[in-house]
Amino acid sequence: MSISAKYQPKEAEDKWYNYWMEHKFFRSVPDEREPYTIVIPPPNVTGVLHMGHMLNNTIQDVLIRRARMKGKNACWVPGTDHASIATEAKVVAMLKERGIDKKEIGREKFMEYAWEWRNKYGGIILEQLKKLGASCDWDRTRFTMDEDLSEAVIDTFIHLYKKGWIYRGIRMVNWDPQGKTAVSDEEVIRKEVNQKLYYIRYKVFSPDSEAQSQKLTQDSELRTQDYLVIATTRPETIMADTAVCINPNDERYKHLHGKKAIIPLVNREIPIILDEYVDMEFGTGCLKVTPAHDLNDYELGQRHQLQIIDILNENGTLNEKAQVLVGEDRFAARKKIVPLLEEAGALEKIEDYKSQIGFSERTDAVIEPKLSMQWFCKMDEMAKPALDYVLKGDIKLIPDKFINTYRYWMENVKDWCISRQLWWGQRIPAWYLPDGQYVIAKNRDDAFEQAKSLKSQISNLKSDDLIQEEDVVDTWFSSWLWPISVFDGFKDPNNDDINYYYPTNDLVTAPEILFFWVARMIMAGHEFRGEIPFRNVYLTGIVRDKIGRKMSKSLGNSPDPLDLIEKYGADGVRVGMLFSSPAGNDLMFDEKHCEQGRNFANKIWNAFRLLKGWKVSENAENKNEAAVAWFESRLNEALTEIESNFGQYRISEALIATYKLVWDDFCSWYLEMIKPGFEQPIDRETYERTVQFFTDILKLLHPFMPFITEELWHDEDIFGARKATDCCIVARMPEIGQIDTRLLRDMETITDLVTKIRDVRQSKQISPKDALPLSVRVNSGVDYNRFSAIISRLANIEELTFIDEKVAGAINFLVSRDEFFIALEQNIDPIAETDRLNKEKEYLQGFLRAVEAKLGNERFIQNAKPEIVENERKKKTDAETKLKIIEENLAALAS
RNA sequence: GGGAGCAUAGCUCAGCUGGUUCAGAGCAUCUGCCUUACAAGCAGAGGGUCAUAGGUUCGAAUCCUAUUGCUCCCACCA
Repeated sequence: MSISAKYQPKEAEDKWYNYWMEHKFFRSVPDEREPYTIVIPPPNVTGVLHMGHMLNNTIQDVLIRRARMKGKNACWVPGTDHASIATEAKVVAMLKERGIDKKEIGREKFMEYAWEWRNKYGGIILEQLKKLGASCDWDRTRFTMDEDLSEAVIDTFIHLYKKGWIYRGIRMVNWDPQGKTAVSDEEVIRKEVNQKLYYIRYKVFSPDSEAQSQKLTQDSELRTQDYLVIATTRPETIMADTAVCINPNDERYKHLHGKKAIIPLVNREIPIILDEYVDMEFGTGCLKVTPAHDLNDYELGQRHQLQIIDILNENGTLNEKAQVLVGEDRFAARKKIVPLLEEAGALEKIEDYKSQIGFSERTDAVIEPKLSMQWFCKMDEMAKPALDYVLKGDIKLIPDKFINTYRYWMENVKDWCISRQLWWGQRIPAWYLPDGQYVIAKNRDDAFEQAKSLKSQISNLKSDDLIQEEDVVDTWFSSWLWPISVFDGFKDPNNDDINYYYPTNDLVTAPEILFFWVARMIMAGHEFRGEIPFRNVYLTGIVRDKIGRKMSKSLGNSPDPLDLIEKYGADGVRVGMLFSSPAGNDLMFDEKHCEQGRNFANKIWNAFRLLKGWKVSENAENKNEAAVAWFESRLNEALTEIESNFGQYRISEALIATYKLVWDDFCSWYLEMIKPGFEQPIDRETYERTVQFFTDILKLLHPFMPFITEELWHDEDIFGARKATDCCIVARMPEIGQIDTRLLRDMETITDLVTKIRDVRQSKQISPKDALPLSVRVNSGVDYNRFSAIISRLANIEELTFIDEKVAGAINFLVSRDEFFIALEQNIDPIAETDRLNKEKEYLQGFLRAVEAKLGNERFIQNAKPEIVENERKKKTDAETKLKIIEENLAALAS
């Protein structure tokens, strides 16, 4: 019965994933083994799997599977993040489609819909991860809005409030007019945008002369000193101006000192103030000051006690304070105000201009600086220990180039705006009394108790009089607790899980959330458990397309990961993702890599088919001792290399080393060496050793390619019947054994020789089927007898003879320092041969000159390490021997 | 504006403490093969002034300086 010549991933994937689940191989409970823990960076509950997740989770799964196979108690905790803004936006949109308005139905009803939505669509991404082979402990799946995780959020809020690290205040915040909420500085993405710079005239008058001002405003013919020109990118905000500011040192505007200006369209008088903040070089040197809609202007306003006029609604439309264009969106207003200004003769010119604009990370809306009452968390005290952990190396960032960025951020940390004007999330535990005082409490009863003890003016305060804060906390205020909260470390700080699994080992995430999330987890770890949350942070790169663009939905350049899995198999895609993704470097994704991964799976499959087809004979002679001994050493050498790569988190290099071991050394060389002839049996010893090698290879491959390895692991012809729980996923990684370096080196000479003979065949057009005679004059210490069977097999040599004299007229070449001769019936071309030898001679002479120059240099002899000098001497004798041989050959040709 | 990183074969990248195997891998290209595990394969070959210019050193792809060109992060110039 024949089996398919190609590996069919689909059935194997479903079969073995279910099998692993049934036998609870992903399940982890504390025991006496050493734990190895990863908590997943919880993807948005609204999310679908994209290439970034693929990379990130493949790496985590490789680490987890390898740890499991190293005998550790591997625990990978999965889950999702409630993602306030993104989810609320989706639910609002869904309701809108059904004709339901969020405000009308109210908070409670809205939350019902939102939960309904999340129960229905949330967590699709976790199902997708299973297709990839992710070996998460699904029994531990958590959601950042689970009851106990939410409780942890409230408790930590209260804790920090009691410490005085949480406060409430009116500040200029980043307002997202689409999400209608404040967002933190970190959630604002700056992008360069083509804009216009509008130059607008403001009439000027002296406040002491009321009459003159009257006259001016009525005068149609304006002279330049009668007005000033400001430059702005936001003409729609002029109605909110409360001053014009000039630099006191600006000679051009000395005449404006002490005067007032009049805003066009609304004709409101504003003072002209002096402040060195104004850059004389930029624009006109006159700055319109709009304290309500610009952070700098706000600060300037504070300094000069300016009035604040807020002309924008929460959704970014103009309110009645604007007086003109009321109800228009800020961008529409910007366009529409232009003709109005023109009409009023106030528009001088418009120029193209490029500048940085802030966009909301979650909704991509243009951020509006807005004054509002928000809750803040003080960061400076928490930042210090969090910085120290990284600087001292208690927590390692991989690659470590991120330490600088981390340090910079931690040293310049600003207070964290933690309130969000949303409903989907943990509601801030602040309770307001009718007089505006508030208390922070876990529930209404506690709040009421506290409220009663306040020196409140309110008599007969009833519990129902308390009104809870409408805002929820920032999503990151729950995810910063993730490594602790998934193990119930808040409710029950001494439970077995948290004591066993915490601190976790590795965190695998993207550099862009180093501050959002990683830094804050470190702070939370220190603050709430006095300990780091993880030891290593592996930072992945961004997945880009072939031409270097970031993969994104809007560009449509991102393949659907599930399609890729369908096409190349999960193992193939995993290998494809890891082929070129060193830590911290962006990954230029090319589907070709997945194809290569698929081909690799197929190669393994076919090596297995070869083994499976062999008949073992007890009588067959074992001619493969050298090959077996060599591969054993080679395997151990590769194991060492792979071990070291993993130790340094060079995961793609570990994969490449494994790939080469399997494809080149095992398949191309080893199997070809020992492969019996057609219909010939193989001896038992070679067979058994080979099966052992194959077993070790399956283990080595398993973290990268879990499905195919598990599939082959269970083949009864090769491995016999296995117990239900005897699976590759829980097999022990092979231990590193002895390496015979001499043998490895000799075999390299042998493979060189074989390649050389094959090259001769190719260039002389000799069929591989024709056996050739080979003679050797040995000058090195290589024991060719030991390898003669291998040489014969791989290069199709009929006989290897050892000689002391040259063979005249034969093709000859050097491998190492040994001379080989192939006597052919066809004669060699003496001219071409002389030519070839002369070229080689020239090269060797040059080489020898360089080596001799080095050895003749006393400072080299003195300064270089002895083994380097020794090596140079060896190079010299080698080259001399070769030269001598070549000269002999040339002489022979000439005669 | 400040900081970090990168520049090696046509493409994607290794090259770790300066010195064997130092100029390497995969893909792509070319040549020959459907050879009883595999054409998703086998065998072989070609391909590079290590961005540029200096410097340190007995010795530099590797260390230093400058230049050029990209990339990323941070920053409130309207």
